[in-house]
Amino acid sequence: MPEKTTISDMVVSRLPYYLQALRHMASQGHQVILSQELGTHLGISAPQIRKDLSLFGEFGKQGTGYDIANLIKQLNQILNTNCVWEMVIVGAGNIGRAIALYQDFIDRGFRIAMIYDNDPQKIGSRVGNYTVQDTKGMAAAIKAKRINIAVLAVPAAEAQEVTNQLVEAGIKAILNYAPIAITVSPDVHVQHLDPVVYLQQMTYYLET
Amino acid sequence: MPEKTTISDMVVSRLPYYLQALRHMASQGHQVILSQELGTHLGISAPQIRKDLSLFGEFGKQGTGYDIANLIKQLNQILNTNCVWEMVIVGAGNIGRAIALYQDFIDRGFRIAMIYDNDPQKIGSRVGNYTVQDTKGMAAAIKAKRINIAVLAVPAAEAQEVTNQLVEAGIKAILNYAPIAITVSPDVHVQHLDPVVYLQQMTYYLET
DNA sequence: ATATGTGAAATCTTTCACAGCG
DNA sequence: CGCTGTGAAAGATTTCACATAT
Repeated sequence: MPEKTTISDMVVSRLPYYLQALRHMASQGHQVILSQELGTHLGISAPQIRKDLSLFGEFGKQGTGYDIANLIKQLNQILNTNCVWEMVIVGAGNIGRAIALYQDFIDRGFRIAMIYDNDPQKIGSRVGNYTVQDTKGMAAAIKAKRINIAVLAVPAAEAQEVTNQLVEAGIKAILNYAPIAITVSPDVHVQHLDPVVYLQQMTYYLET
Repeated sequence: MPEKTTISDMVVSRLPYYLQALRHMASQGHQVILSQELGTHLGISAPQIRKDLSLFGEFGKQGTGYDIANLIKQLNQILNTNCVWEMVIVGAGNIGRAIALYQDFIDRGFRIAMIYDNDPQKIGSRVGNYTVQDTKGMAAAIKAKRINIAVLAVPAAEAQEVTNQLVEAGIKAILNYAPIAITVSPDVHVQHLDPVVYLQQMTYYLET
């Protein structure tokens, strides 16, 4: 019996990994999984996984394990990914285009609605099925379509300025590929995915 | 006076962000920064930053703050990024190519040495200044050049198999863009950068 | 006067161990 | 019997408050 208690970020950050692993297991034809197996696969302890899941409900069968299909359904509900979220990409450079062409969004609850750039050379060019739009019309389109999520793939120098426009237009979540911190109001969520940051986290541990 | 104590992952994971912010400040012409300012810029508390830095030495001047140029030097030394790390990219699809063309590596201590794929259609094609190489020769080249870092940008189905080859060839750090968990020996570091995982961490908090 | 460096306290997170259930 | 669900204990991280240095 879960209480409507507040869930920590630490727990929330693990749930997408559980979902990813479960989808993988399901695609391999498995029906049931133990917290132990899931933990080994993800490098997370079994009690940790049981505790995380138990915060949201009793999804397992004692003596048996977890039904994979059911757990996937539950996790999608918890993470609000049992719908399709529309996203805009800002920046049609290498990273923006690569993300626009990424095939793995739609199965997992996300869809690119539009891609924007402010470079006249790029505006009007095709990226897969999309035509790059002028940033000028971006705020209006985001408001009209009530889009909540943006992928920021612009140069560092423009990142804050574009972020301000996005937030003003009603964006509530930003996946930030620009190599710079951006400042937003407290009700907007940001995930910073600068590859160099993650490389540097690893080089600390490497022998020179 | 710092002791040669063991530093937690949590601390290490913040250092690259400090470095990024400091480089930004430096590029704006600032000479000195306070823990308070740095914290506000990054969304981290000032005592947290002071404590993190003090684990490695006394880099600040009391009453004054931190000399930015010196702190950048110190952090590069701590993170082992005062040299240039060579990397290989595996997978010349959209993501692999975007990373190969990413301009922000070299200034921050990283360089793409080679890019590989196993698709005969892609092998030999050009990506910026690089020619896509056949994966067959990959292990030998990594060993010969003593490369430590790999960027994994292959489909999920091939990720583990390629990872095994990389680890066998001596790779010690992997930036994993494949949407699947990979298993490695304990002396190999992995950072998983599946965009959907980070999107799902945010949708949890969004109103449907 | 002002901002760092740092033990001690508070908070948060994970692990443990076993009760409880299929 | 085996594995989940979960309070209690252990461990880790962050915050606080102030001594300390310039």
